[in-house]
Amino acid sequence: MADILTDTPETPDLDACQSETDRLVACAELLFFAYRDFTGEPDAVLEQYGFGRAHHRVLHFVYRNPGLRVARLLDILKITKQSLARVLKQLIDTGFIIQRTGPQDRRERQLFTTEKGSALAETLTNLQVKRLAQAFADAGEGADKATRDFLLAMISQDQRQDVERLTRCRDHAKNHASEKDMLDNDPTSVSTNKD
Amino acid sequence: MADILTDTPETPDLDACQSETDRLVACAELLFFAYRDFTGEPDAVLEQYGFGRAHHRVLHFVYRNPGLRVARLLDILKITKQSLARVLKQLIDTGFIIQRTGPQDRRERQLFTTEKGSALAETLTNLQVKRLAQAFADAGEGADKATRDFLLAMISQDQRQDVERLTRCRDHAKNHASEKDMLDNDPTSVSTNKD
DNA sequence: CCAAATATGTCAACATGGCTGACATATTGA
DNA sequence: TCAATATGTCAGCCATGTTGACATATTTGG
Repeated sequence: MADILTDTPETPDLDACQSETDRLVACAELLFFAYRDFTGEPDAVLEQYGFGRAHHRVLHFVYRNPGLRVARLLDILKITKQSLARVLKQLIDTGFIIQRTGPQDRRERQLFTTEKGSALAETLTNLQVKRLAQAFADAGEGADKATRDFLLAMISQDQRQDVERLTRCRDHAKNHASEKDMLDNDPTSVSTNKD
Repeated sequence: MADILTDTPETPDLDACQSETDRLVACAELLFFAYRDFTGEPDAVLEQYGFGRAHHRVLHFVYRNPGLRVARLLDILKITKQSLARVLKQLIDTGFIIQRTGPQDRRERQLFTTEKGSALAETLTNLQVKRLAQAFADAGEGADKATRDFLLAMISQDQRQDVERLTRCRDHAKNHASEKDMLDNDPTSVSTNKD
């Protein structure tokens, strides 16, 4: 093992008991624990709505990207149509997300969060943003920039650009479907659901 | 929303198009994508053995903490006994992990990776360590320290110390059950399985 | 020494959220 | 008008989390 990164002879004082590889293994473990706690609080809230983490992802990306199409959502989440359909249907049936026929191409379904959906999305995001802000504060000066660079670099090369585009400069604020929008484009005319 | 962290008026040039909250939301998303790719390569290898990510976790922590007891493993993974039993049994039945009766307390089962188990654990760890090393290289000077601090800070306060103890200064190297060990303490005398 | 506590194993049953493959519908565009 | 496209839907499988109950071996304390 340890042949990808031979232990540096000049092991620094900090973490003197660990080799370079050991530090990276520790990082892998930290990532596991950190991610678990990162998702823990939202999961607890979602449970009260009968939702799971999959619902969170859908709700989040729709909220942050109003008008998102189903095909794009599949591409972002990299799950199958069936996996998405299950949770998306629940979010639509319970009034957290609405869909409208695409104004140009009527085959398309544009997804939007309702007021209720936006509120939940923000509640969940707040939990994670607070935790991130606190963690960066604890980690000290410059940790946020370094961490963002690190996280981006952890993403497979062929998707980095796509993710970067997705995560930057979006029209995120207060974008839930309003009453007047619903008049313009009745979502019931689109739905194939009978209930 | 955005009331937890009001947007700083002095938004720096870097990422000038994003508010502070937006940058944190971007971090949340990056964490999702990064974690997915972080687990992607090991998952693909595990599939060839008929294993999943749950097996990886068990194998990993047993490999890195030879002699680990079941109760401790439950505490680390924070899953139920049944969830662990399912994957652990498979790992034992297929010869990746063995268990021995505790030398002091014979109720205990100490877990060890076999040579085969150690090899797989290292293969999987190598994939993740390589990715981490490359990401830190890409992210530039000091990213590793900052990221480790960040990840630790992301872990819930009440578990941080425990995790820190777990991830530092372990007797990790080449610790698989050897032939002579098996003579000292026959694992078959412990098993309640008939097959 | 026996009884309670402990460590582990095991069972049935259930939920979530991945997956496949097939097929239906509406709509667009050549 | 017909092929391609975007979406919806169905049946069923798998992995991995959950609960609660119960069995067994072993240790330990009164």
